[in-house]
Amino acid sequence: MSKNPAHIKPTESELEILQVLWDRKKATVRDVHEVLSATKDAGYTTTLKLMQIMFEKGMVSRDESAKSHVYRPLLSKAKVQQSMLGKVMDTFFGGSASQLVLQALGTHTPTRQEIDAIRKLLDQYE
Amino acid sequence: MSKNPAHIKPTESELEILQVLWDRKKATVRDVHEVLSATKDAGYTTTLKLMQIMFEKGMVSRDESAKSHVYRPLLSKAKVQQSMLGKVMDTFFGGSASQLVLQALGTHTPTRQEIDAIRKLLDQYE
DNA sequence: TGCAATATACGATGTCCTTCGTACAAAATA
DNA sequence: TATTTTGTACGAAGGACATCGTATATTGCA
Repeated sequence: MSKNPAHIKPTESELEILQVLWDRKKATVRDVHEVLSATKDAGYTTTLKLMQIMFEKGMVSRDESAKSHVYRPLLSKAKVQQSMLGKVMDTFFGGSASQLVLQALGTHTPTRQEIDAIRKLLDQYE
Repeated sequence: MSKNPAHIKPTESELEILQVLWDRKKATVRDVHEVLSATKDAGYTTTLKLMQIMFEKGMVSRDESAKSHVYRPLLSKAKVQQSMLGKVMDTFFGGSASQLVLQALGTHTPTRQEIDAIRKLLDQYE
């Protein structure tokens, strides 16, 4: 019961780190830090500490065989995606997916291809 | 420029209170507290304090003419909705609305009517 | 009028998150 | 080999949040 998607709630910083791990499958603290440095301005030990905490929380795994530990995500991107989207959906759209979809499409015009993709999906539901 | 939707980020508790204010247009602390009590378990002064802070932050207005102050939301639900959805979209779907839509529809089957509504919207984009 | 109920104000506390400094171990290199 | 670089561990500080207790003012009513 502890891994219920509804309860997954990485913090802002944890999310940034997870994004890197999801992209690369695995990464050292330095790897992650270098990526984050491009956008963000934080010290190396900050990233280190955050990843250590994430390890304690069980959000990532860690291979300690080499001097530089290698981290891997234990939360799938899909699960977190679903969880976050579900939260927004419940909080703001009364749990209605279509309400959310309408708002999303309303403020962000889809391309021709995207329209087709969505249509195709809708067809499956008939 | 300070009201840029991208920067609107009410906390969890503030969001709960805003929901009530959006529903009722206006409400006293007691009103809000009674609604929240149904789901949540917090003291009256907690709700009071939160609403006072929201007032200081400029998220709500306050009519102090009566003993019980009457609060009104200063953030529109639509704006916050848009902001939150945009954030999830950027963070998890690379800013692509259709990716988000596909995921939303994928995990939550829409009804016949909802499908029609979405189709109608898509038609407008052609 | 005097008391109970109902309000607001506000300080204090505990937790979580982020950040950093420092200590120390290991590896690379001059 | 001695020094520099690179890494982990960890404690501490600061800020944001949520929570509550208590002080104080106001209202309504017995």
